[in-house]
Amino acid sequence: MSETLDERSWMVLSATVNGYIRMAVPVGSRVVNRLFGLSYSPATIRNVMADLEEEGYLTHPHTSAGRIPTAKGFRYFVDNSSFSMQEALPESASLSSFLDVILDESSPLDLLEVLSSVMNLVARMTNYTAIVLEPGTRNEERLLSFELIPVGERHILAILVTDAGAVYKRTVLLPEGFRTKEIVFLGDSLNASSRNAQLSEVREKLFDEMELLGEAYRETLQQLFFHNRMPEMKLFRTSRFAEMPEFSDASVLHAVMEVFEEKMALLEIFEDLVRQGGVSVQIGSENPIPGLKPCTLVSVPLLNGSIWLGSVGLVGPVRMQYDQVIPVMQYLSVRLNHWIQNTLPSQSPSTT
Amino acid sequence: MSETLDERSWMVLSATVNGYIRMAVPVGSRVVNRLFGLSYSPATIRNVMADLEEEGYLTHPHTSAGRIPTAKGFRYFVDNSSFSMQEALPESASLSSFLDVILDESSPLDLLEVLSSVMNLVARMTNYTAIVLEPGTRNEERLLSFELIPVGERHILAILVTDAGAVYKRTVLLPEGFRTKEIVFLGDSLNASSRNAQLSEVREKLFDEMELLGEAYRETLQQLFFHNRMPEMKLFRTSRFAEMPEFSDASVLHAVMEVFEEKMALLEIFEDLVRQGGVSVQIGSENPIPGLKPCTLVSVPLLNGSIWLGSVGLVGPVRMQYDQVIPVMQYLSVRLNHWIQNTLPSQSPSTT
DNA sequence: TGTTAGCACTCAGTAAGACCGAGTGCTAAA
DNA sequence: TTTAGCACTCGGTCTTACTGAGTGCTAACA
Repeated sequence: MSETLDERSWMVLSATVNGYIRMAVPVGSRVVNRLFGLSYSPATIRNVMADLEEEGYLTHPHTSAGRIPTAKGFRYFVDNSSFSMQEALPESASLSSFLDVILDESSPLDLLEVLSSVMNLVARMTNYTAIVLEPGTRNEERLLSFELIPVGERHILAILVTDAGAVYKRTVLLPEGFRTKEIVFLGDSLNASSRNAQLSEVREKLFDEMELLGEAYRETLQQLFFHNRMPEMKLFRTSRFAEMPEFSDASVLHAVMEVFEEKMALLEIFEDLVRQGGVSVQIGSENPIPGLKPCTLVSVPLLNGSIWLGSVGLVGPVRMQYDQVIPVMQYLSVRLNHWIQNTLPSQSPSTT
Repeated sequence: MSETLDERSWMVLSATVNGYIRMAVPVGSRVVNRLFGLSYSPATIRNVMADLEEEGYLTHPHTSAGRIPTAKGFRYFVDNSSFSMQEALPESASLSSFLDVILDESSPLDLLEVLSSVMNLVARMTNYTAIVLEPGTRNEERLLSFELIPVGERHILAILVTDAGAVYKRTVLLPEGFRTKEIVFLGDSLNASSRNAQLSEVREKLFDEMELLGEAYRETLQQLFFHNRMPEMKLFRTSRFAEMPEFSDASVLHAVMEVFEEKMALLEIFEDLVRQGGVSVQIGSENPIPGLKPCTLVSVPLLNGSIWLGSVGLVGPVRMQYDQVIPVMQYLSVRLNHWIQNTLPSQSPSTT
């Protein structure tokens, strides 16, 4: 999709990127020559760098400064490096054994909790901000259980469990003159008749049956059954974020924090990235949120067949430790998706 | 408990505090004289300020700077001001009507969600960081419902509801050779026999009955029933926090963010403040967490009788808009506690 | 022809000095 | 007891000079 760099240019580019990632300051020709042991003199490297700049892989903050990789430079670097788990984080062994334990003893029905504890660990290992996302209600979910529990004289607690592991919980105040028992009876019959049906089916059925009931019953049953789960997004931030030089400017940090507060925009990004599958890397302004321009987002969707169950992601500066982050996320993608598919009953074969 | 200031000193102190809250820079004698229309000349005010400094209410960053209130100064100011809701936030009307709606249509069983949406609003209104806290499992909670739901062939989903509104959810993988039906039967009988009993009672009972069962059953039942809910703390942060001049120093901001990440310390503070009841204000180093020294924490416990159901709090700089925050928190304390006590069945009369 | 040494040039960052002005403490007068 | 006046202090800012990392270009070299 893009031109290929010759060997020497690639060496210089990757040394520049690595140097910039490590030191967070523009990288000069001498540093590339000495620290990375390239067998070319600084002058040669300068020539190569000038070419790379012309082709858009590097920039120049000002005349007498070293080079900084552009988004295009980072992109080329990420696409053409081969990262391996071995060389990744030293803590990767502990991540692996952590997954061994938690994936063995948990069910994907507790997906949100499992992902939360995993990504909490990942956030602490990498010092970037980890994200766990669980999408809202989807009509493909199947009803596992619908229980109505009377609370005191006037309240009913509705608990609805679906095979996506979602537990919906809502308390409803009964109108005057209602008996909790009657409502509970209706709930029990729904539970018995609709178990394992898709939510959309249950709703249709409920609509049909409700024709027969009075107005007030209808409304109460609706309140009890039709509550959508909002998408849930959890952030695991570390205070190291503020330490990074790209965020030393308060207004930049501010913009990023604003993005984390307004979760909607992030949600949309994750939704878009589901299609791609596997590990997606959005570098700098490759993502559509302006405030997230100085950041890179690495994300992994979790799927059961074609059903999107959730996503995990990691947000760091563009100058991110790709050699650590990408193997870790690849590893997570494999382990988590494997776990989901082997533990959850597959939902796709509706032909059975 | 402390000496009382004479009228003039009080005027000067409160003008200084107000000025510092508003402008975030040391306040000089002329500002106090002009902006607050005190009928004393700057020279007089300087004398008063020197006295106040000697008594520990004000400080001096350096010779040629104005005065800054000390924690003692803020404390005196807070204790001796009378704040009223009328003069508080202009948005207070919207808070009030928001509470009207949400408290009417929700039950305290959904406490965490209700508090979350309320404090989310408060955080946005005040631009400080709001905290919602729900403590972990307590033995006084009573069992409302215990359901075991088979999921696929090998998993059981346990759902345990208590009258504190807590929904415990856990999935357990059955050992080889178990039939889900048998376990479900045990769960049903427990549900029928223990409804409305305190968790501690149920546990004892379960221990007794389990004597009769085999080892493997015992372990599985334990996993299903004995899961404690961890305390849950939610933060509603706003990006304005980073804009405040006291946090322009990155290391200070960093320390505060670290406190927000390590929620344990905050939890302990809230636990301690339950006893006091009503609105607690901890100014600066009055709270025991070092990183929170530049902050003030305002908190309100929520009680049903003597049972602690949760707390809400607000963290801002010591230079906080007390005249807005305190009335709002007082109002929240009254409305929320009133709602809880009128809607939840009281738990105290165990004499019945 | 590709590579390298040398050199003049550029420019951010820092340090030193001068200056400004807000604010104080003290003294003496009202 | 209050206030006006005045000398003094000292952080912040602006100016200037300097330093040094790094560049681009040219010419020599292999």
